[in-house]
Amino acid sequence: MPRLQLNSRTGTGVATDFPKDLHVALERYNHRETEPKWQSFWTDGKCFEAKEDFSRPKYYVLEMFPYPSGRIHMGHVRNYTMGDVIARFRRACGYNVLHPMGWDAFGMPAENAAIERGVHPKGWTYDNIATMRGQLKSMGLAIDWSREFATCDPSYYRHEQAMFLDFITAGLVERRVSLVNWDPVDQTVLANEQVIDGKGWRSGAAVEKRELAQWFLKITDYAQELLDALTGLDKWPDKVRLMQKNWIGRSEGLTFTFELEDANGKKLDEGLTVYTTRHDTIFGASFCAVSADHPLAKKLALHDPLLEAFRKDVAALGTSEENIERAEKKGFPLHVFARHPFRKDVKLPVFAANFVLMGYGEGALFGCPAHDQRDIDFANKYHLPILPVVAPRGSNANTFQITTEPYVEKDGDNAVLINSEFLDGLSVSEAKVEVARRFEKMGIGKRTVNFRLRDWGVSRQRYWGCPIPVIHCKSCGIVPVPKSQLPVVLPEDVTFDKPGNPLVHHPTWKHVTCPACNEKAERETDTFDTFIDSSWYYARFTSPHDAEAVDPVAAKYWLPVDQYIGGVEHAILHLLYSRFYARAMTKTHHANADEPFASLFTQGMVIHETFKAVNGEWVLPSDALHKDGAWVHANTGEPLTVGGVEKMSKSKRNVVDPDTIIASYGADTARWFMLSDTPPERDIEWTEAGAEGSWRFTQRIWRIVNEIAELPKSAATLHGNGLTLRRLTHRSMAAITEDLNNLRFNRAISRIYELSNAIGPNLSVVDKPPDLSGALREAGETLVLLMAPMMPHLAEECWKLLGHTEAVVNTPWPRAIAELVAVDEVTIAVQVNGKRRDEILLPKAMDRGMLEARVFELESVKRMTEGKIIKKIIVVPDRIINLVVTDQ
RNA sequence: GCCCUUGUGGUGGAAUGGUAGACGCGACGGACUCAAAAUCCGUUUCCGAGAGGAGUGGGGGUUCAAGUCCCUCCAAGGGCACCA
Repeated sequence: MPRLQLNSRTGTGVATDFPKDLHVALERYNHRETEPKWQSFWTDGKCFEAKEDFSRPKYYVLEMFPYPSGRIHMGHVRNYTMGDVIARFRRACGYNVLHPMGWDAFGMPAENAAIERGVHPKGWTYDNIATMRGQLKSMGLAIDWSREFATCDPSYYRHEQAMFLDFITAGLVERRVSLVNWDPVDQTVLANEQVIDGKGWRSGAAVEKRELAQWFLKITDYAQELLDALTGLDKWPDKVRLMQKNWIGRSEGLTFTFELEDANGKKLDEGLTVYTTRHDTIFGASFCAVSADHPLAKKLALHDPLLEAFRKDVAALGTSEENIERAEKKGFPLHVFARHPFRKDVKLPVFAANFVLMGYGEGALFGCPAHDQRDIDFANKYHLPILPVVAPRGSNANTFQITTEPYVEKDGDNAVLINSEFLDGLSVSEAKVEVARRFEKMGIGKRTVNFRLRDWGVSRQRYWGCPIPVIHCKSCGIVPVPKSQLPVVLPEDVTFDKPGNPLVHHPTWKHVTCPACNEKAERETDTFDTFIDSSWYYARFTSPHDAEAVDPVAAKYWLPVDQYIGGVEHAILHLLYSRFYARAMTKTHHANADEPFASLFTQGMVIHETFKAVNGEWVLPSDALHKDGAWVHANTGEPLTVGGVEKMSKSKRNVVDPDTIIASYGADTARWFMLSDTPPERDIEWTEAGAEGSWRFTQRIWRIVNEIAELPKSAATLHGNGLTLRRLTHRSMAAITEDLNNLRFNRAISRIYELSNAIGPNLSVVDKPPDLSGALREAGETLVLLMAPMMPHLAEECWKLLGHTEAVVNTPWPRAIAELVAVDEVTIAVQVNGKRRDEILLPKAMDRGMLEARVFELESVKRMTEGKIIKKIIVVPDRIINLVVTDQ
């Protein structure tokens, strides 16, 4: 028998051909012939094309659609395999399944490729799509390809533009000036992630802060609703819900206004409004601080060059650099003072400070150093008093002191107010209520809620994105492009030889006439954030060819997505934007499902060993060779060091190419490996040994099915030979159904191993009685159907071999016979004082008295209880009996 | 700094508060073979010859019974990060 050479490490990764003179066809399963054959069968039969059918329950399963970066990677293989198993399983269970695929096709990598390689973003993108589509098809996915689209298709983004216009009408959009990271060399806005050490990632130029008018979607209008609705998303991971909750960041506090006076004690016209969540500590206040961008600081800076210099300093520090530097608290005295609302003699100096954010609350705060880390740092630097006003219950108010570490006990009953006049003795929460009550009565403050969530800035100064459909007119201002003129199509004749957005440099594109006054005007040259594209694609899939963005009938039938699968890296942005978008689409009557994804699953990453050469360069796993217990380079033979097991990434070169794997092992093997052993939410390590193990299992199934196919056909019975096998067969059906319903693929697979392990010994029985043959055939057929969602090609081939004319894809999911799932004998563990001492096989649901009698006959029990007193006997029916004994 | 998650054999991992280690990988032994590969049959938590004992990151607790619940500490991973 020729050996199949399976070594992708040597770089060939190709199976040797099967000699034709041997009868290997029956012995070896040949995925390279079988897989394309069944893929054509499914395609030709339009097996996975979905249609609305109101008489059947629907199931919409969706994996996060890929960015067409070039080639698929193992992370895609894992993601789409999981979705595919669900799609095939639900389909077999009788659901009308929608399982579409598309491309998140706008974005910067296409422009980078254009700049670096001189290719056009469009050509680059569609070429990648063609490659990746082919790769996905080689995986044998049960996808309705008739619904495919790319977000860079004008037929997609025209609806995005129309919807944006509707959003404007509905008051969901705002245009305002905001600060951005500006790269003066590339003349473009940079995302925070693209600013490294204060410099542009590509140009290396010092990044500036620049004020730019931009479009915002008013997601903050929905902050409370998005927060509240998280509770209802009980099929989402708690982790993701918590991340969104923290991101939205609701806080309840108090907004109130200090009276201000100048250095001479003269009251100023305006006051200083601050936001706080610790109004209980008002008697511990020792200063106020405002943001460098606060109107008060701006106004005073007009006559104070030093203050203006300080403001510039703070602005230059930017946002991203601070994290690295752990920027020191810095303040600049404004020489104005805030009058304490309850103590007329106390005057708090007001500073402009670098740690106060203009975007949160009122951009101003009062500092209570004794009970806040940041405030105490600031107070110690500028020699401000530290007045403790909260202390652990029972401590001495006169001697309780704080110097460098704040006391931050917030809630609960173990902290009390001290040194705070009418608040003394109250708990923190009681004091908050009292202070709020007094401020409201005095008319200087009120309870307010603040959110951390900011509005969503969607303008990007980029070419490869959806054009924002507005026109800027000198006399009419901002004029929406009339819907009849949509789509605003991206021009293709652009160049990337100049820095900045090619749309700005384009000779004609932006020059238009104003739709309102017919005078000369200019198009908006900004494009949308690509997160907009991915915020509604799931809805477009329900009616991808409709003349409107979403066909209401289709949307009503298919939405929401029943199962959404993707990486946890999208836990916040994409998933929060989509939730907002769903609401915005409801408001503008484009759809009516407020929550887009009923159930969410976040799968783990694919990780792999890393290899490093002597010169420090990373080495591809396919170039690493295990030789005499050490790793060497396959070509040069030089020794390699094995690094950590990390996420597959191009930079570490620890990638395995799906094409190579599918060519050498087959799609079914790759799919099987991705689902085996590791729970889907955890990171899975790709190993050669594991892949070979999965491959061997495909061969084992093939052998088993071949043998079963040759057995004489006879009925399985409820008695006699093969009953044990039948019980396992039916229990496997029940358990695997449950596992797949709960996405516990690794558990389902272990049960398939168990079933196949049980078939083996029965097959080697010589002169099988007819009822055993019947049980074996049933077990084999069940095995094939149960594994079909994971290994669809092998399943079809086996099913045919077993004599079926209807394909597995059109065969219903097997249903367990209750009588065979039920157990009639149970093994009961016998414990003495909670320790297992023996076990006993008994009929199910045995009477307690009889059970005890049988247990006391056991030698082990006699030995352990001899001369002791039985205090208590605990019986858990059909599971355990525990004898509690003592010496006395 | 704050918040969250996870710690189980050589390894990936099973286990509604009820027999810890299912199933896979690896390893070891055997069968088949001139031999190897493939395949099949065993063994594989640790200590102990055995009876037996110990054991789910460490320590404590609740319970007849704890991998599972509670407290605490340690380690790894993740999220947020001047949010007043």
